[in-house]
Amino acid sequence: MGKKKLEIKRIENKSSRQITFSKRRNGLMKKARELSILCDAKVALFIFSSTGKLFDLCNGDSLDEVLQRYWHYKGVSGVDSKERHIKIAEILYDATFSEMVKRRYGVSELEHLCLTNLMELEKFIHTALSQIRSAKMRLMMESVDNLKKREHTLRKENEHLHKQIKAMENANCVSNMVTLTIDCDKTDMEAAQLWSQLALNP
Amino acid sequence: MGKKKLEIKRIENKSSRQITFSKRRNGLMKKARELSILCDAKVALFIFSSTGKLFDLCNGDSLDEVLQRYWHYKGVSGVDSKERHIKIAEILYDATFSEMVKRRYGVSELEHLCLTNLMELEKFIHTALSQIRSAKMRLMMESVDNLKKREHTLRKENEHLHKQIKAMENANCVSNMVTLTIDCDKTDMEAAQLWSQLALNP
DNA sequence: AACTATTTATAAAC
DNA sequence: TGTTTATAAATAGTT
Repeated sequence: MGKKKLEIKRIENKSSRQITFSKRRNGLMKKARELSILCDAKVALFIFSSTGKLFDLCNGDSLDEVLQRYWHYKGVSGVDSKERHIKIAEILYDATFSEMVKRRYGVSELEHLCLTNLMELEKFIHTALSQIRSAKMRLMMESVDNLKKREHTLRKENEHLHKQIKAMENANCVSNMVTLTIDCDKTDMEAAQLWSQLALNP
Repeated sequence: MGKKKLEIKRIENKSSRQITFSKRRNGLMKKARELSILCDAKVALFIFSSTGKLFDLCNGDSLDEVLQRYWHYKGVSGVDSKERHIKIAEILYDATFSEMVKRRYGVSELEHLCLTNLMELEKFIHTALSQIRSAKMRLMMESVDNLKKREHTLRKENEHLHKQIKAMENANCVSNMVTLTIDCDKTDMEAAQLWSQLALNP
C-alpha cells in the first residue's frame, strides 16, 4: 500500500528503512490496540529497532500479566522424560532500586549507565535473588527447628511425669510434685503465619 | 477498511467478534513479520483470544532472546515514576543440560536448534521446574505437618498425665494407670535427612 | 471460506 | 521531521 508495491525483504537504504520502520511500527501498534479493543483480546507487542531501541505495547492488562499468562501457557503441557534440567525465568521487583542506582552511580536513569555498570547491576540482582532464596530457606529451617525443640521439651516433660507417676505408684503417696508449663502459643502463631506466607510465595 | 467504517470499541456480537479476531490477528501477525524483515527489527507478539488461547509470533530469533532483550531493556530504561520496578529474566543452565540436548536432538549446541525445538525445550524446562518446586514445597509442608501432629499428640498425652497426677493427688492412691508410648525416632531421622537435602538444593 | 465495496495504511515525493 | 498523494492492502459486511 503505497505508490509502488514493496517487496518484502530487508530495505538496504538506511534512511528509507528508518522511515519505513517508524511508519510501520506506528501502524502495527495501532492495529494491536484495535484488535485488543474490538475483540476483547490481550495483546503484548515488543519491537526492537535494529539499533536496539525498544517500543512496546500492552493493552489493558499490565505486561506482566500477559507474560505470566504466556509462561503459564508454555508450562502447561506435560513432559515424559525422566531427566530434569532447570532453566529459570525469575522476575524480581524492587521499588527502591532506582534510589540505589542513584546513590551508587549518581544517575537516576539507567539509560545513562554503561555496559560494565549494567553487568555489575545484573550480578547484584542475581546475588540479591539468591540471598532472598536462602533467607527464605533459613526461615523454613528455623521454623522446623523450633517445632523440634518444642517436641523435645514436651517429650522430656512427659518422661518426667511418667517417672513421677511411677514414684507415686511405689510410694503410694504424693510428695515433691513438680509441674512444668511452657508458653508455646505465641511461637505457634508466628510459625503458622510464616508458613502461610511461604505457601503464597513458593 | 471495509464496507463500513467500524468504530473502535468492543464488538458485542460474539460471532462477528470471533471472525474479526481471526482476520485481524492474521493481519497483525503478517504486519509484524513484514516489519521485522523490512526493517531488520526484532518483533515478539503475543495475542490471547478472549477464550485464553495463545497465538504468538516471534521473528528470526528465539522468543527467549527477544524476551531477554526486553527484560534487559526494561532494567535499563528509566521510567521516572517511583513505582519503578525491575524485571530480570534469569536463565540458568544445568551442566548436564547440553548432554540431554545432544541425546535428544543430536546436536550439542543450542544455536543449532530450530525455533520449534527451542520452544519444546523451553516448555519442558518450565514444566520440570514447576514440578520440582511443587514437590519441594509439598515435602516441606508435610514435614511441618508431621511435626505439628506429633507435638499435638505429646501435648495431649501430657494433659492426660497431669490429670492423672491430680487424680492421684486427690485419691492419694494410684489406680487405672494409662501410659502411651510413641515411636517418633524413625520419622525424626527421615525429617532430618529431608531438611538437609533441601538445604543443599535451595 | 470467498467476494467486494470501502476504508485504511503507507511508499514516494515534497 | 511532518504533510500530501497515489496506490496497495486490509477488512466489514455479505454470500
